[in-house]
Amino acid sequence: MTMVDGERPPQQLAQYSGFLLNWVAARSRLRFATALAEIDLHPREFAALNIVAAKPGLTQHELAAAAEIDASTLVATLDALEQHGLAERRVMPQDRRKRAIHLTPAGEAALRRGRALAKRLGDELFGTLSADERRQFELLLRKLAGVG
Amino acid sequence: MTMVDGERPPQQLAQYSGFLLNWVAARSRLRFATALAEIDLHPREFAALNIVAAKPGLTQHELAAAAEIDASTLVATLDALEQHGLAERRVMPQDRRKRAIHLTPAGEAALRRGRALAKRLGDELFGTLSADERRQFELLLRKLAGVG
DNA sequence: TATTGTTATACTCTATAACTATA
DNA sequence: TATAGTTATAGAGTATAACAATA
Repeated sequence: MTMVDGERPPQQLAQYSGFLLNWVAARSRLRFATALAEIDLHPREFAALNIVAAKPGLTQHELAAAAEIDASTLVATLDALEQHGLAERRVMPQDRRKRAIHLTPAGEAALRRGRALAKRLGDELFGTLSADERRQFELLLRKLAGVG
Repeated sequence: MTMVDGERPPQQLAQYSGFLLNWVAARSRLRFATALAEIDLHPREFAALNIVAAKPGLTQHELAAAAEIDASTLVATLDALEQHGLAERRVMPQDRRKRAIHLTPAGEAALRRGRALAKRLGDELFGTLSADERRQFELLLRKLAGVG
């Protein structure tokens, strides 16, 4: 039994908005991870692909900071991406301690597949809301996150 | 560096509503856990207190099911609650394998403190929203969770 | 000396399976 | 045999600290 297997949140805890927020988030995270696994991608790898695509040539420290994870945590993620031929570490000639991270064409294709999946899962997540309600929810979510 | 230390979510990932949902949820969870720790309570303990208060005398299996956690996971939570004098296991005479879980007066007091904290943290979480927006967000959250 | 990336390690969380005591 | 609770254990996830290479 996993914590997010339930179809409905525990009744006595659902009164807490913070709990409900975490319950809905955990369920959506699990579903997304499950869907990503079908295309051999881990959520961390998908996150890294997104950031590297936006800023090719980042160093590992810069990538870790952009992803808000520890640099040591990033190592295994990049190992996996390289093993699957989705990204490359390139030693920088001007400072041979640093490695610039780039996507391969296969990495860009994987990113596109992941994005299509994210769109599909987003539609599923918000399936019970009207288009208006979804826009409203996403707007408020951005306010809560201090974004845009 | 923790995953949720950032003041703002990673820019390249904030476009995904699912990511944003998880980011906001993780931040609120961390803050709540930190606040609860100041009154010597763990989020799992607070969850158990809530359910037992609503349904005194539940068996451990029933409590685990109500909390949507595994029965084995519950053991340590109840151990901690008992050690702090907040809850009791009472062997049931009609079936000595079962233990009925009850709160102590101290447990009810701890629950009240936790609830006050949850209210305060909820107000902080939604501090950037108007009262109307907060109601709207909570309504949509319940729709997403399939509640009420 | 300081920094980059890496490795080793430890800690938290939680599930699975084996165990015990009762039924 | 089956069930309630417990214990042992294993896996995922992620941070901290020590390390090697380079500056």
